[in-house]
Amino acid sequence: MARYEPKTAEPRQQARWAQANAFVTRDTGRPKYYVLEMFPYPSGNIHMGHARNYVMGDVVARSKRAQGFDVLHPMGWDAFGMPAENAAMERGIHPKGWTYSNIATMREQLKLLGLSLDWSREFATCDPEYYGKQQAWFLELYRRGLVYRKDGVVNWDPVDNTVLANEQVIDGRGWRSGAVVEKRKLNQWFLRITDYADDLIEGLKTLDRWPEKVRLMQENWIGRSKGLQMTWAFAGPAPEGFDAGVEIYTTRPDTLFGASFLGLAPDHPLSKQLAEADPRVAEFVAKCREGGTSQADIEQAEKIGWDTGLKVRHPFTGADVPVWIANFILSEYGTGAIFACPAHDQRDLDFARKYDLPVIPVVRPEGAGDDFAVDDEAYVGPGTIFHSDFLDGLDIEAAKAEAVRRVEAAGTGQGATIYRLRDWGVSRQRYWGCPIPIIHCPSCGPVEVPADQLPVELPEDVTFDTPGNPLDRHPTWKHVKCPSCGAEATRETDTLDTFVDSSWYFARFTDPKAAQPIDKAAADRWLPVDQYIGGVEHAVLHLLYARFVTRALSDAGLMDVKEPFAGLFTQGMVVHETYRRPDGQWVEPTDVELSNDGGVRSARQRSTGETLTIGDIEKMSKSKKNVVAPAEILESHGVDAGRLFVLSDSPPERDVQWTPGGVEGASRFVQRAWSLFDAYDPAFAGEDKANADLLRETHKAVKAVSEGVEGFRFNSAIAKLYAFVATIRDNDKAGGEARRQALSALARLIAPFTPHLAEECWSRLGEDGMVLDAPWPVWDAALAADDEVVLPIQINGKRRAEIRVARGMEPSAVEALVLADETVKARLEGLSVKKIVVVKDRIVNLVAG
RNA sequence: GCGGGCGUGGCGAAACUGGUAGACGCAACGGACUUAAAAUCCGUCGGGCGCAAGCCCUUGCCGGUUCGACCCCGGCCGCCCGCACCA
Repeated sequence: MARYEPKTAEPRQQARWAQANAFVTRDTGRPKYYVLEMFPYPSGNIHMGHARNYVMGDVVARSKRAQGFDVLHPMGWDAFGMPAENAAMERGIHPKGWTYSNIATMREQLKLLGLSLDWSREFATCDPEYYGKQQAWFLELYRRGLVYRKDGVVNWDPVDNTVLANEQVIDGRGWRSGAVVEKRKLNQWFLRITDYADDLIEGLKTLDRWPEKVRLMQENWIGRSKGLQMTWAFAGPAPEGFDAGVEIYTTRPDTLFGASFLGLAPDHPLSKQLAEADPRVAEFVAKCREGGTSQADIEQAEKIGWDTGLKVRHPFTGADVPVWIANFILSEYGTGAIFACPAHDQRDLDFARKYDLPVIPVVRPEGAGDDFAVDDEAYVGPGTIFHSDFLDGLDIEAAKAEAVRRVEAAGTGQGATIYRLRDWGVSRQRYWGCPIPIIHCPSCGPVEVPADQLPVELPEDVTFDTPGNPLDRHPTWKHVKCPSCGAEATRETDTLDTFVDSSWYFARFTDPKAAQPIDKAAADRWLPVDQYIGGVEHAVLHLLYARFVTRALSDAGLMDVKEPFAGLFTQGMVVHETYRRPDGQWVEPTDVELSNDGGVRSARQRSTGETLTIGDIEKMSKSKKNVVAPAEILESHGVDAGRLFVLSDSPPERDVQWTPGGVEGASRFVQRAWSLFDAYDPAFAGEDKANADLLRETHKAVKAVSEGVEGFRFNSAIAKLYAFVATIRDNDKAGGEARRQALSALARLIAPFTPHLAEECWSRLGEDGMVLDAPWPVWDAALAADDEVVLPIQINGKRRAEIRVARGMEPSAVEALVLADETVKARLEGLSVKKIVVVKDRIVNLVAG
């Protein structure tokens, strides 16, 4: 009996696949299936989280291929971004060289995993060929009015004189300089994603193969709310420029009669104007800007306000209402001004109590009388409107409608829908990104780079020894003639947010060499992606941007699909125990061994007798040193065991804990499975009964594994495979056709998980081609069912006996048998049966008393 | 605060639509093989009582619906994730 040797078998099969060009996409007119895993950032190494992600995709790709689909399963690189610039700054390496060298390393690492990827379609987003096409469609959207310029706020590091990304701001300070970061306004490019806000919400309803959680997160992120936008006129002279009054937004027009004050955000234009005129107001507004922006700070921040002394007139009662500036009002949401109804809004109530402003209840809960009052807790529940003139007696929804109707009739406002979602600021003051293909001309303004001059390529002779954008200080790159008038002009030196790069790559994969950004025929053939797989951390930004860009490009005629990803699966992480020395230093798993007292110790520090503390189980990370590299596993147990383990121990959406024992278990399975094939003797005919049993077990296994794979329950599917292997092994009286069928099915069922092993097994069976191209086994429901079933017999809900009957036996017949059963009779001694429940082929329950 | 998810052996977990709770794996323990170890194979493995047949308890807690509840409903407790002064 020969041991299975992954070290020789795996390279052998990979060479075979390579030789046959086995993974080049077939387009033969059969139904298509597009499987895509979120492409990686080329950080330098493939880690276990990548591996799990791609193995899941590979299981889908291989099983769909076996089921007869034309499968598209490409891979590429999300290659622009800051780490490359950081490497340039820290180590003097050019971002381009660093990135492409990482890609080369990671490509080789990925290839070792035996993934069925079509490498002929590979590209990196930093290839000029790719980003040039991106520039082309960017200009198309520009012409369509979906791209525009306005002032946007950036994080500015005053010491390094540079713009910082949000992740470079730590506790309000620049990560490199440590200087307190300022907010600065810069003229920047935006994509009009808000044009699609409604459509992006509506589209979520069609995504029935997305996790509910992700759909909710997107819906909340877009944050649509319906309400009333209206203007409150000043009582008395209006401040200059505010003759019409102050415009507010509310979702609670039903509570207008409970208005107690009008609130302005500190950044509201009127607040600013007042601050310019009065230093005390300026001081107050400045005070509002103080304090951290962390969650804890916001939670604890006390509400503070400033009475402007101004009064506005209540739209219904005509009463004077004071205008306050308040720190809890957001300038970016709605109109930056509100009317406050303290009785029915907790924030307003806190504020009103502090500044002794009126609290007027106008919604009465059921059962409460006209004396209903609130103390320190605002009433936000359902009820009936009171103290509200013409709204009295209405419920909340009716009152909202009526209030809006009245305001609209008076001409001072209208019903309005607003969104939390802002337009997408895509300008980055960085080098390593896609250049924005615009030329600024002093007389013509922003001018498109003509199509024949695309791509606008990044210059390579740049330096990173000073902070700021190298494109901006490059001696020649930005100086060009205006394409429109020929005058001296300058290029835009901002580059695009890398989320733009990843918002359409799935479409480019359908024909990565196309002259157009997207080949319409190819996109029509392959899109949408049938199964997209990646981390939940992209639930909002990447997935929302991709949905938006897909709509925009489809509206521009580049393709014809609304939703890019028909199915989405968000997989869990690979986690590992952490280990620390007494001095707090982290210790790598490879350096950890069991000590004599049952604890763990560092192998390298064995002599000191020092014990390690086992810490939390956390995501594998360099900082905690709890990393196991995929390469280590290939070396020790082989790819297949590793592939099997990352899917076997937990449901795919949940985190899986990497343990050495777990991989060994997977490795043992590989050996056990192989030994069945290795010992296969076609000449052994077997015994009839055993053959029939094995045949039935085969159909059962095919059914269970197929359903597990289809339903993304890979852990359950693998458990069934383990059980099936045990069944075949234990059933040593079975041979002949039954055994051949069992092994044939087994080889095909394990193929998506352990493809190298499966090929070896397939060959051992004497099959000619590759298991890769063998059809997925089918099961026969009749053959998969047992002839006899064991029915548990419950008496008063407790299991007391069991009975073996023919499958499908009618309840009346079962009933007779049960009542005749000796055990049951003994049990029923002295009791009378009141009711008998028989569920066919399932269970019997006797109710007796 | 709002929204979502989860709670099952020593551990990771399974249980299709309400029908034998704990499949499969890990760890542990016992045994076989071996001079020995590793590897492999066989067996035990939720808790309690019992010589045994068997009985009782057990899916975070309390209650409900049902012939029957890990599953459905109500209420609590705990953990995780997302958003968050969004009017």
